[in-house]
Amino acid sequence: MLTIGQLADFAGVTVRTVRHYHQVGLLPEPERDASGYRRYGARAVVSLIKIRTLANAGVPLSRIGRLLDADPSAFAESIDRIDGDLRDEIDRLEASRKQIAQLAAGDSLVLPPEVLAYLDRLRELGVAERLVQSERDGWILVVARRPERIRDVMAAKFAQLEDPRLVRLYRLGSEIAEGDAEHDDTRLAEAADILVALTEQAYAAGESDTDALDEVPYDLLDILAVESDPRAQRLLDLVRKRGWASWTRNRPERLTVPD
Amino acid sequence: MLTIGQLADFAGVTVRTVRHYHQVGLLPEPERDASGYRRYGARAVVSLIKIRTLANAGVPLSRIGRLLDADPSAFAESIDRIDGDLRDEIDRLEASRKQIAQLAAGDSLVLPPEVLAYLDRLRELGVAERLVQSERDGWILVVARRPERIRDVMAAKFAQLEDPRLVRLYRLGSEIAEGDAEHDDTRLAEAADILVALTEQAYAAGESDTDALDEVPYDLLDILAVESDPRAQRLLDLVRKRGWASWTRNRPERLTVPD
DNA sequence: TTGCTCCTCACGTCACGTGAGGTGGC
DNA sequence: TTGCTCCTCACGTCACGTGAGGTGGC
Repeated sequence: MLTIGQLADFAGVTVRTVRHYHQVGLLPEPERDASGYRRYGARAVVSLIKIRTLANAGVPLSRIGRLLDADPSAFAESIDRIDGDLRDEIDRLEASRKQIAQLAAGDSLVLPPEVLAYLDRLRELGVAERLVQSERDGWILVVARRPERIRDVMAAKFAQLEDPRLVRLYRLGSEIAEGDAEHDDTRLAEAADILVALTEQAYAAGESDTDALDEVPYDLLDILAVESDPRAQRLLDLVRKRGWASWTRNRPERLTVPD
Repeated sequence: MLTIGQLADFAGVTVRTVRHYHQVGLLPEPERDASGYRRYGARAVVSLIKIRTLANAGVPLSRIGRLLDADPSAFAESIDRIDGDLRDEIDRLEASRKQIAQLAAGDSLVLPPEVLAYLDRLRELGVAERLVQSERDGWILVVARRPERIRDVMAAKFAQLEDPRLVRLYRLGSEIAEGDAEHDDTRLAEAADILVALTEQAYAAGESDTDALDEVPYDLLDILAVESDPRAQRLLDLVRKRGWASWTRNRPERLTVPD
């Protein structure tokens, strides 16, 4: 006959675990000896090993109880499901390994490849890293809101980069973000001109792809606004003077009474 | 800006999980809007994804907190350890799959191959299944107590099976266990003769391999005793009449005053 | 006699789940 | 107006871990 400690050692569990299985009725309480110690026979060893085999496979104790007194066919069926769950869990952990490797490599994890490619393209065009990071933050919010639209939106964005005026706008933004404040005025004026030109063109073409993004700010101007840069307000003022209201709305809106 | 539900959806977690991370200080509380609702920006999305990536890898939340503001080299080191733990866990689950497959196949799980081979040999010799199961229970206890001695002990046991008297003893045991009670008397008498002969031989040779098994009952007689068969007592009486005391002790013991 | 094992409560832990009761947005 | 989302407590869950205080075996 075995003591509770010997039984536990044999199954590779703690004494507390064996007592817990008694408490929840998974393992029947054995006879006690003269000192009140539990004494276990071969049956308990077999039962405990079975319980641990299933518990190690991730089966909840409540289900193990029902499993142990199921008929053979139901038992075999359950084992099949448990094995399937184990395979799934292994796949999940393999995927997790790839994820943390990406985390270690400093990859985004958050953004789909289309957006990452767009950000890399901006870097190639010489856009300042600070501006790229702000753009990234904007796209994270867009992806969070409309993950299903992101491929179409990015395709349109790549196409827009063919327009040299947009590239110039990004460069101006970079210079404003990085450069000394001395030339801000001329740069802001030129940026405002480009913004108005692009907006008017989009307005005229009746473009509505901004619909997909509703309240999410994702434009250059908004990026500066997100950064709460005071120069964003000055740029906004310049644009308003040219007859346009805001870029944080769904669509560009022409002011009826320019001030 | 995102609501807590949108943030949670994006990371594939529940709203409660996000609130929990606020509670434990893993994710900073964001600003509230006019209605007291939490409003999240891009930073929160990035943080939450990082947290979930690590949590999915099995890292405890308390450790994730420290990890997120560790320096890059310490971070990389931790990632290496986490990946190692993931590999170990995958190996463990693969082993678990094999274990439950054995469970489904009805394999023992408890006994080493040497003992299983011995039990199969008994079946070949025509020993009754009930007796084999009792023998199995006895060996489970032996393995639980002295796993390191089991190979030597089984080798000795296989050698003993070469003695036709022992085989005859097992067969007699089978007949007693299975047969009608009519012939019990002659069978018990023959079994007692064989037991005494084997015991005397072992005693004369000074064999002490029973030392290894101390209090564990593992002999044929004990198996019947374990089954609490009243015929075991009658067999014991017969053996005592022939001058031997008990088999549940460490060694056979010659009675000084046979009654 | 000392140390190790055993005993029974009973509270603690980890990462949330789950109502309870109430308010705000579309 | 209805339903969905949001809010804050606060207790529940799962599988034990961890003392607290005491007794038995070698």
